[in-house]
Amino acid sequence: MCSHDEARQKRHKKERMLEICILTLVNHEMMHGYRILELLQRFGYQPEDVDISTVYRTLHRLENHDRIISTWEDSSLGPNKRIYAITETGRRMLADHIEHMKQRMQVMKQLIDLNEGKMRLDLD
Amino acid sequence: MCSHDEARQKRHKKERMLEICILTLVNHEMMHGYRILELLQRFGYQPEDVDISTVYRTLHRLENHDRIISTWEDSSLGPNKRIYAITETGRRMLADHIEHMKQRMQVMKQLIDLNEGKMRLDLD
DNA sequence: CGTTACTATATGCAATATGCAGATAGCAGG
DNA sequence: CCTGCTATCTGCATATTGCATATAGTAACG
Repeated sequence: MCSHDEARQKRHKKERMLEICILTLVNHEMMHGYRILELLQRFGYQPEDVDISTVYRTLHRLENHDRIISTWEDSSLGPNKRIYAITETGRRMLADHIEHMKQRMQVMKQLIDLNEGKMRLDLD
Repeated sequence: MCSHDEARQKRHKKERMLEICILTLVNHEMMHGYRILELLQRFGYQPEDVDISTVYRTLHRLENHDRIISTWEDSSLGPNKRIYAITETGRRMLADHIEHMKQRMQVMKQLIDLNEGKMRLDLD
């Protein structure tokens, strides 16, 4: 538990774009995995970029960490759906991710400028 | 080989911030792994964020894919150093990464704006 | 009724990535 | 001799991911 969560803290720092996109969607409104997969295209995830299994497993992981919760929705047409909603913890995590993403963008801008010669790198 | 490289292509799309930082540094001037580790702090990587083994293994991977090449430098004081230099392939890869990073920044900006209420998400 | 297709969720397996710990080794200072 | 810093590398356990596959409901076609 403890070491598990500590590890999570570290990894939290490393990108986690898919989690951020999923949390953003679920924060906007409750929805199920298959719909999330479709909507991920809004964030540049083409079907060949993410496997559906990755989406489902990310959802399970987020639920295990209480970032989201699910309920089953009986469907009269087609199979039933597991509907996800964001939790208070999830909202906080999302906010953290967004803050961290801003810092990452600073670094990315720095890297772009360096590589385009708009900035110098002095090593001392 | 083939499936290996195809897989690489996919993963290429997924962040690879550490590779970009390392290639940027090695593109600037030849240097060894331990120095790279220190200089990574310029890109926000604090010592607790990256393990030295990850740096060395990333360097090995990059060399296996001909993005960089290494030579041993005899050191009169302290242990010898493996000095890395970027290759033409590596420079092209770096340029690709930078281009892709620009696109990712667009998405990140979109996510930030969405989460700060500066933008709406209409799902249809 | 059998087949195909689309929606929807889930798992097994293999490959890859990563942190942690430790091995090896040179050099310097006490 | 021991400690500490520099420098590179490997073993192990765990995490993540893509691919393939299983399961299952509905609908359309012949």
